[in-house]
Amino acid sequence: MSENHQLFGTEDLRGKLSEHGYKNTPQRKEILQIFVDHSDYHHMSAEDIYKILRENKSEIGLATVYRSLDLLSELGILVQVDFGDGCTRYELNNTDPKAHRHHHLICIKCKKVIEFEEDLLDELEEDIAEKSGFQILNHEVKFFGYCSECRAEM
Amino acid sequence: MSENHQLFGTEDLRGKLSEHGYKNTPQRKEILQIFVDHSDYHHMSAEDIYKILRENKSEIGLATVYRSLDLLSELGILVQVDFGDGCTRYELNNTDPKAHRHHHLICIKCKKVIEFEEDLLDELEEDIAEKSGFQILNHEVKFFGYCSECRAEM
DNA sequence: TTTTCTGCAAACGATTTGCATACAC
DNA sequence: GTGTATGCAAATCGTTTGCAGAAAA
Repeated sequence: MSENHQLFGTEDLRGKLSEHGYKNTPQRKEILQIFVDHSDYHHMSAEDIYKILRENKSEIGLATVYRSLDLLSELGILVQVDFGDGCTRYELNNTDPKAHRHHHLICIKCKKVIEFEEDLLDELEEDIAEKSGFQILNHEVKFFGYCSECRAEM
Repeated sequence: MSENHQLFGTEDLRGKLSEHGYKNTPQRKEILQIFVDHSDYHHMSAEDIYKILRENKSEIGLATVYRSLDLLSELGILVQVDFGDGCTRYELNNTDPKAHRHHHLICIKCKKVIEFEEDLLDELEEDIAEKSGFQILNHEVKFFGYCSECRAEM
């Protein structure tokens, strides 16, 4: 349970928040906790989170969900993922360099999204960081094309 | 004018359209032409296109712009780019393997987007195509982090 | 002629915002 | 206490859709 994630804990959150002058509210704690508890789910949308909160009998409003997701992303605790399906999704930013990075093949015909894993970009990241002064926390790679089914129909 | 782009021409468009059972309409031609004429602009949104059409005294409606951009993307003539700023952008899919691929550094604090160029992924693409049966037409790489200015303020 | 396409306006859905209240510090 | 955060509802904005007329094939 504990060896494969240094997932974000309550204390880490408190620290990051106060470090940036934000308040440590129960809503922010609870929303982050959902990502920790559902770390198998990959990329949840604001509505997904809101639905889970409802199931948990939580009173957190949808606007707060949006505001918290924004904030947690800005702090680098979550990362945004976008499949072009019209809603932003979020996932825990696993900062472990050994962690799987999963990326996406997106079919431009049927819009199917296929996940795959790779770890090729670390070297490139270092290079960019050095040249641009950019501190990279995460990367996202998408390949666009036709999936095998759509190719068969062409 | 002609040596550095095998940009899409009227005949190419006609061919791709009829090949897929779509009609060759002046609206589609005109919208594609805007991308050819503004190939320096990189990633234009539906509204950008609509604005240019208006300046050109064209009567094409916004809904048609959206429908055409969708179609041209599905045909692999355009590709979608998404910066997480709430609107989808499009650009010509330069199929020349020697062409610059430009990718993006996105600051999670100030949302600034910085372009950079690289050509590293061709090998990876071949590998994926082989294993998955996916025909890759384009790829998109985004790095998320803090830009040098935001880092300075932290 | 037949089917697809267009333009318009209305509908939609994700996200944001204003504001009064509640809460973290 | 003081300023930030929350919850609600209304507003916003990009995008999609229904439909009747127009135009490709």
